[in-house]
Amino acid sequence: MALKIHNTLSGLTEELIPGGIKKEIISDYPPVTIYSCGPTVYSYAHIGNFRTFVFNDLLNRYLKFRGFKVRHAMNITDVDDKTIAGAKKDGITLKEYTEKYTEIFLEDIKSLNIHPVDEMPKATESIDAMADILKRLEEKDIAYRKDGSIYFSIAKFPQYGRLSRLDQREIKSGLRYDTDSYEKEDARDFALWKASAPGEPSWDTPLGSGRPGWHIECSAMIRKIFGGTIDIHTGGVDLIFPHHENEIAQSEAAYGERFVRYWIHSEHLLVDGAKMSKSLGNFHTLRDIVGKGYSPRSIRYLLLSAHYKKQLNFTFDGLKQAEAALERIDNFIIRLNDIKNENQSNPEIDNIIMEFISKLTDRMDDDLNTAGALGVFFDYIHDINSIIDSNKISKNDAQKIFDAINRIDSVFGFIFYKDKKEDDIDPARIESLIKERAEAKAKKDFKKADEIRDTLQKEGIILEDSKDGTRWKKKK
RNA sequence: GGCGCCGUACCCAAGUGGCAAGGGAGAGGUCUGCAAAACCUUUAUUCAGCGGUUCAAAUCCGCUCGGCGCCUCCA
Repeated sequence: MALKIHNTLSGLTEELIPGGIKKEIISDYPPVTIYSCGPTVYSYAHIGNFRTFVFNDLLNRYLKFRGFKVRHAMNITDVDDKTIAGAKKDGITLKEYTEKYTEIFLEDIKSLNIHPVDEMPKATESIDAMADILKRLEEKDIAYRKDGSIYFSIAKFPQYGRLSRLDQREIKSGLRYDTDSYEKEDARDFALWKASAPGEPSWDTPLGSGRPGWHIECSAMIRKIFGGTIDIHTGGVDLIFPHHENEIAQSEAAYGERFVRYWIHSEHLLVDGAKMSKSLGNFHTLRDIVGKGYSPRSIRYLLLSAHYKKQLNFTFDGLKQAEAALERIDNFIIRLNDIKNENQSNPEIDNIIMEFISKLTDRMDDDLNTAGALGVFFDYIHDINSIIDSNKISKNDAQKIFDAINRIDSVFGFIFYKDKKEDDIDPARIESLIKERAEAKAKKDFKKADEIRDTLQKEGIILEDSKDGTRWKKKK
């Protein structure tokens, strides 16, 4: 079975063919080139933003799991109206301002166990590549100047609207144009390059001084990093129009070749049934939620527990359910680690593992169905737990099971990932108390035994008795 | 108004033509001094509603009701 992903451009779920030429063996493909729209670093990102970034990470990790080579870039937008306004308000330079929020963003994605991408270009460091696009569009008479700004003439790009399925007439009837629309030849045209304004940062290019329009940086970076057509471009659904539509227009008009093969868009995170957004004020930042005692790990789980193409309504109840699900996984890992039996290897284990990996791959191959894949994983946990209960399992078997889970965690990234601080736990003291309690139990002094257990529980340590003795774990 | 998505148990959520995965919560049981964990059993004759196509539909078609997104900065 081949990996299939839903392509917004065609509206179909298509087999992923990197480079556009079908090969028999995945390792024969050239690296999958991916560009993801990154953050504008003007404040803290909210968990709706992170849904998209966690999805990008999932895509990256799953492609590698399937044997693809990957080249993944994500931009940092470090100049726009909001960053300029923010820097002004704080009385610092644009660079100081955006570096601060870039740092915060990097810390946040790290705490969500998002793997670093290969390239993280900044808009302000890609000006020359933007200038190249501007030059080409001017030469082809597709861009025009008005009061020092440069605009893209949509009338000269007939395919405009294909991605978003909005035909030109409908866009025009939208009636709400930019405030500066009177400067444009056509209200639908968009700014490629904005004239420098007093008190605002600007960059000198052969085409004059100014600053980038919103859309041009992505086109420029993709050209600069990847050269030509890329395989995958990702982003949230709200970027389909106008951002991605405009990227296609300017790139394809400038270079005369296909811009992107597969457009992948992830759905919104909702709060109380409405899109989580800064402007509505109904957002939670990662730090707000962590401050309430929830772990980034459970947020990662929650964000991956629904299919990326479906809206996901965020609630704290949902987050608690995610924590409970993770606890089930953690208990399973603890039981697995506890197996000491050296012999009596179970001949069924290899088959169970193979079937597990194969089923999970099938689900993920079908447009990254993480919810379905989780179902497969929990079935697996259930099956293995039953075998552990019947005691038909050896330490060697446990190791094989462990290895398989390790493989799939290279995709999920929430099974072994621990993000809680190791607080002042003294294992030696706990072990000695467990020993003391065992002696009390042997003398049937259950009062004392329970006291020891209660004391530790108050410290956040849970004791569990089994046939092979007592084990302990931290309370979640 | 145009375009698109969605409506599955108490909550979350897969399944898109062959007769309802999984997680959470709840109930009963096994094990245990008790507890915890785990295991077993259990909770949708039914998939928003109404029609239609079919041997067969949650899955396809039509209509109705309800929710969301995009068309404007936005992940």
